[in-house]
Amino acid sequence: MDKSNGQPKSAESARRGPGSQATRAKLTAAAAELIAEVGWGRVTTRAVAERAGLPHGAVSYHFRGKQELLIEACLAAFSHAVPVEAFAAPSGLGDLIDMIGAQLDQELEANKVLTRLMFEAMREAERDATLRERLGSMIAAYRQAVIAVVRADQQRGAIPAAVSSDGIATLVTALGDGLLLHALLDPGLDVDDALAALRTLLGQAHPS
Amino acid sequence: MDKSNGQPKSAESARRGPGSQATRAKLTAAAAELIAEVGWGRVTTRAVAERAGLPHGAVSYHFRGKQELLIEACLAAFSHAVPVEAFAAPSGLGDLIDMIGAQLDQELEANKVLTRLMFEAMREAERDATLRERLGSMIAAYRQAVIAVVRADQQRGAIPAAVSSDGIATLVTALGDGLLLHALLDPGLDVDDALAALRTLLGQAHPS
Amino acid sequence: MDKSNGQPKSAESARRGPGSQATRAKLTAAAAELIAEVGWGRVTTRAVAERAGLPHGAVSYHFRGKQELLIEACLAAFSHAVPVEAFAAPSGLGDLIDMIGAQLDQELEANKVLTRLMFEAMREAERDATLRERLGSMIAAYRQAVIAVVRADQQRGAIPAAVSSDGIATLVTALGDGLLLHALLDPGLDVDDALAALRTLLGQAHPS
Amino acid sequence: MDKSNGQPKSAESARRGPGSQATRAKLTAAAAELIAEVGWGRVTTRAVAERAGLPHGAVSYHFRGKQELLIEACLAAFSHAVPVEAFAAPSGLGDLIDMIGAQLDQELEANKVLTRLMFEAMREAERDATLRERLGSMIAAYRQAVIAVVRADQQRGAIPAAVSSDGIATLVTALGDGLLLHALLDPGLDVDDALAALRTLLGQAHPS
DNA sequence: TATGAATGAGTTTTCATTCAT
DNA sequence: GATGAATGAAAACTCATTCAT
Repeated sequence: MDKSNGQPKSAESARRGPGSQATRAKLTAAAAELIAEVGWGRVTTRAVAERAGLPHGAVSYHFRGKQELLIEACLAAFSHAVPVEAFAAPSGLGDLIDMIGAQLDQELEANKVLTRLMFEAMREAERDATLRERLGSMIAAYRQAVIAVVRADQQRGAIPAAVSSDGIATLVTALGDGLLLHALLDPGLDVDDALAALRTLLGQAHPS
Repeated sequence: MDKSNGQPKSAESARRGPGSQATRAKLTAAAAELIAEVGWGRVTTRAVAERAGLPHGAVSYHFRGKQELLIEACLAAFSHAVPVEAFAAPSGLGDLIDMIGAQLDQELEANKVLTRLMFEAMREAERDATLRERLGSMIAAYRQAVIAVVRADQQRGAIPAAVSSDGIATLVTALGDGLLLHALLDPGLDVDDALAALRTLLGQAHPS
Repeated sequence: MDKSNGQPKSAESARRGPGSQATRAKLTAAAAELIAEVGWGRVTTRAVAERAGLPHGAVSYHFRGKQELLIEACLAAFSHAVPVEAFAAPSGLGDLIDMIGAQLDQELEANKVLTRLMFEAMREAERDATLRERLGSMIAAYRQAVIAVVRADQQRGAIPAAVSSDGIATLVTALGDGLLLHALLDPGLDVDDALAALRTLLGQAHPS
Repeated sequence: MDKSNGQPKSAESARRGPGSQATRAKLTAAAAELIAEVGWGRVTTRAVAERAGLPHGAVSYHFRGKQELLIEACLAAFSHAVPVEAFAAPSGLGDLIDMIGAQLDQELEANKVLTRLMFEAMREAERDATLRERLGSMIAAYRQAVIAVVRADQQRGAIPAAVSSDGIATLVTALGDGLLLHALLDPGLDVDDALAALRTLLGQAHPS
């Protein structure tokens, strides 16, 4: 119903109070970690409460049910991790590709968690309309930002203007997630090589 | 306690009499459908047996457990759907991209099932070492085939030789799965546009 | 996968609220009865819950699993039935032998239950390390008490001092369980006759 | 019904043929091992067949059911291991006690198996009338033999005549099994010490 | 005669949710 | 407001026995 923004509670499950927000945040943070670790379907409400250091009853008290908790957990994690401003800024597609490369840096534990979380959320979104809608608009916003970047580059002549800007945006966006996926399955995958090839194809290659 | 529950399925899964093979095939086929429909974690052995038109006990009789059944189901489905000859043949990267486009054609129900199945399998492979290994070698074989195609095209001058063939192969492979993913989440996504852009880039790029 | 199934029972079994303790006690009491009646391996969690007048889920909620429930049931039954004071008191080996005789009195239903329970526990202890350890220390404590009694009797001259006190203690302890075993199998066995013979051998015979 | 002797099959389950006896023997031998290893209730027909190197169907083909197989397995094992002649011979109670000591020698794997098997059989006999009867007569025969030995020793003056011969026989028989039991649970138990004490008591006791 | 695939009843375990305190 | 004990539905798994071949 009125699932308007960030961490709102649906009408009935809304529990307001001084520590309420903090408790919810602890629970969603714990839930996000667990989704990444064990997978959506293997998260239990009890494990979430335990990791959050809260009593088990807190879960049902603050959320309508497990599914709501997990969805909120994903969205909260994404909105923390991918501040919209980041998208506004990149000065060119080259920067964006660098960002993708940085995100794929498996050395950073935080990246791995977020990557897995996104993956789980996408999979679940196929079957949960609420999540699909919410996640879909996040992705659409992202692609719009990419399209803008591509067009700016095309006007600057940095990218061949003859290619569809929407096509490139879709390509880059999908490629990012595809590489993410393959890198998770095969940690030895040479992601940088693929990104370098992409830069070259786009005419972004730095003449060495 | 010994995990072998006394049922046949000796060492790993085992080859048994002819009737047995048919029963196993019915079960894996039913399981593959269900994984695609409801998601790995929500498949129940009972539902699989029911769809296969077999008694519930058949599952445990023929497989060591649910996980083995689902893994076998995925791998069997993939090996049926992606006959090795397909990889041997493509006459060029252009053909391969066409194949990806065809695979993503959401109109075909069979494609949708296989696509979702692949997604589920990749997701599960992150947490199941057996599946990861088995799926990993399938993907590696696929990428090797792509690399060969890319090199052939480069020798023919159809693709700029200056770009890393491995990089392009990784890029194309990952892009395929990335588009698959995004197309599942947003059925309205213009996949062809992205593939067209890729073709153009591959044909246009001028190594400086 | 983690064996802790998300239910309370933190570390080993845990102390919980007052209501919880009462529920656990009902379950262990019911389980002890059933072990004695049908044998360790034929006790089902469902039957335990039913006899305790509790829902089936209560078992898994309060115990990590069936084995833990049965072990706790045995140990609880023994510690109720064999209050430590009893060991502290016997004024001589004669008293102890009388106690064994009383314990073997098959007329008393309570004795029969406890006797069978002990038998089942010993049998299971051979294969369950946890139970073996716990039961082992109970038995060891018992034998220590018997040794003390034997030594006191030897100092009083009631028992020949030339015989190893440890040997007599082992003999008496083992004999108790051996008679128990044989009496269960053959209710007509003349246990008192054997105990009388033992008393005579020990020089404890009451001049009739 | 007509369970007359050694390895007979009950009327219906009797399967006669050249290799039939050999097959039955393989199955009972395998079953006896497994009972000793995992306990009566945890033996599965399939495990028995596997260990015997026979097809699973052989079990139901040669025996009326699992229970019959296990009972036959016990009785066959005992009659092989405890040839009646052994009882006929001992020249005195001292010899018998030596035999008990030898049986308790945990170093011998065969002893351990037989000991555990006897223990399991006794436990099961409490609840299975057929086994109780068959095992009971074996034990009774054993005690009769012991009584004879005791009386002979008493006539020779080797044992005080004032003590009930039946009592001593019961005592020695039960003690043997009790020590067996305790030794299984606590392999460090000094059995010889106890047997030495018994010997001393039997030689020392002064009938008043 | 012998086999092993098939069956299905029965068991343990998991866990989200409810609700009394 | 908070808590955590309680519940029961649902799931996976076990395995003796049956029976077609």
